[in-house]
Amino acid sequence: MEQEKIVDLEKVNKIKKIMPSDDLLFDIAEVFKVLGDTTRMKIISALLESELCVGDIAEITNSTQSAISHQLRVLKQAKLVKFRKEGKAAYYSLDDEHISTLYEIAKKHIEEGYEHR
Amino acid sequence: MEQEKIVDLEKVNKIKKIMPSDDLLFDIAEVFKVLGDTTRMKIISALLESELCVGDIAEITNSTQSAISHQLRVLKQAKLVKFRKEGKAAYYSLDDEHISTLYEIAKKHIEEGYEHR
DNA sequence: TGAATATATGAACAACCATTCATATGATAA
DNA sequence: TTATCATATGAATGGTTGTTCATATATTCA
Repeated sequence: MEQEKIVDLEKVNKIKKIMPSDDLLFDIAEVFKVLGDTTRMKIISALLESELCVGDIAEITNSTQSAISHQLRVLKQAKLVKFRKEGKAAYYSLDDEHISTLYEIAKKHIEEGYEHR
Repeated sequence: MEQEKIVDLEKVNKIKKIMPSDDLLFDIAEVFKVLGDTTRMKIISALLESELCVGDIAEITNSTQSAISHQLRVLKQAKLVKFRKEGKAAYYSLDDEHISTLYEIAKKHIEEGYEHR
């Protein structure tokens, strides 16, 4: 009647010890969540080319000024972009080099995925 | 009355031409979206250590079998994990080396962010 | 075959989120 | 100061999504 169970308790406990804290994993997921939106990805893609002001980004991404402003706030809070004010304008740019690396690797993952068909 | 506008049309059009297609940007965002959930990030983090079956992952992540199964389907569709069946069990593992690289870079971004305070 | 185990899946519900609209803030030029 | 331009922000809304619960499928063992 009793069947042998598959769960490997030793393996499970070993991995539980190795695993990063829930807090760290939450923060990592948070970064990806912020990158995981088409509008924000368009913004990042544009900022890869040049520093830009809000109006320019709205033009490039075919979005409204308001939508872009809201999304820039999200990107700013996640420390993915920084900005400087100059008169009326606010110029945004990528915060560090990690962002472009993440973008490139994800792009590569997609492109290789298509090859494998 | 008319004020000089800030939008730099030449710059905007140049970037519009350089930018990847909406489809590619959507797919890139999609990868990040899938990585942008704590439960899925825990699964990835566990699979970085070893191939695991569904029950093990549920144990390690303190989630139900059902929740994990649903999330594994999402990860599978995004080609982030692959699996093999062996009797009753289904053993999951990471699909390619890009995933661990993305994970490491995001982790580094977080950790450096904390240093800067 | 029937009981136990492992995984998958569909429906439903609550929580979250991106956009829109209206409006506020702030800077510049006349 | 008044009109215009640039950006930010709060509230409301429609759509998305992760989890739960119940159940289905499939495999193994007695």
